[in-house]
Amino acid sequence: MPELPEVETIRRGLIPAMVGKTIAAVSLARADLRRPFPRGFARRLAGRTVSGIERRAKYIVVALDSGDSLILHLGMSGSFRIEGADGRAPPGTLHHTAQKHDHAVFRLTNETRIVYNDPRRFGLMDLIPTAVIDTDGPLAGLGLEPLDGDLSAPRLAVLLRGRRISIKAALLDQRIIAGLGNIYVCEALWEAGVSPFRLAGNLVRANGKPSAAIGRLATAIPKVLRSALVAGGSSLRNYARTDGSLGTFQHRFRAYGREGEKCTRNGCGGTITRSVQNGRSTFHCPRHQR
DNA sequence: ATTGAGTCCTGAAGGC
DNA sequence: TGCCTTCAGGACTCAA
Repeated sequence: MPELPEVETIRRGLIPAMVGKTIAAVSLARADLRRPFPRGFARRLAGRTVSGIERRAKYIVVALDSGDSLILHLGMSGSFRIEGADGRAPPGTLHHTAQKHDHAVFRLTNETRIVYNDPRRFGLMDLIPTAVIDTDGPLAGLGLEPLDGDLSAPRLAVLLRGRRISIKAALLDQRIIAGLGNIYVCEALWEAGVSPFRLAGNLVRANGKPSAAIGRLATAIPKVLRSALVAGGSSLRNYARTDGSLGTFQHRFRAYGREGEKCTRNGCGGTITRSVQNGRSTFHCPRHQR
């Protein structure tokens, strides 16, 4: 399931195929994903040249020469595949190699096809004027970007102070920190040695200063994300890079999916447990995560 | 206002 | 083998 490292990996895969290229036509196989495609979606994209591809949290932002930005979210099961540019798939009709759950095809003027596939349809596409993407649309209200270098302990303390939710729920809240999902929250809490059940606000001292636990989290979150990014993300179920290859970080999980296994922290000796928190699986080591 | 529960969706996995 | 149930979870809506 694409979280920040997976989305960033996909963004990097799309750049060489799309930046500087012109969209010839867009074909939709249905009217909606999680939400309807915006009005005039295909018409507003046709003939436009891609000027750049950025990322915000789990969103991919494709800037166009029209002044609009195409906002892409992969949900749980979304993926892109690139066809045609290198001759692997012959150019031709839009759906030449159509697969089940292909919902949108972006055909470029060089006959490359960027195909969006999403079995669960939790994904999202929107078209927003680039000038207002931070205040209108899906990106409005997103919290701290965890790899921008702004994730310091004092900053985290400000964000968590007074919160009566668990630290697990707080780290999953995209309005606080944007880009983490269930996997990397579990991993970051394991790395930091913090129990997912502690109240977020209780990690902040009465004077507003960060506790040692917040300090460790501020270090662990970017560390875990960068490690995953280097590995090309984690491949579980539907995640694949744009070239179809798989990331490998799932082999380095320390907590997620390891219920009943020995904790691999040096000298810990605990056992990873699975519990349900806010309707989601939480994996942690009760021995060293306190 | 803040927080938590329910909802959407399909495919994989497990039970019998 | 095959049918059935359960689970996965990002972001949204709704209610307490």
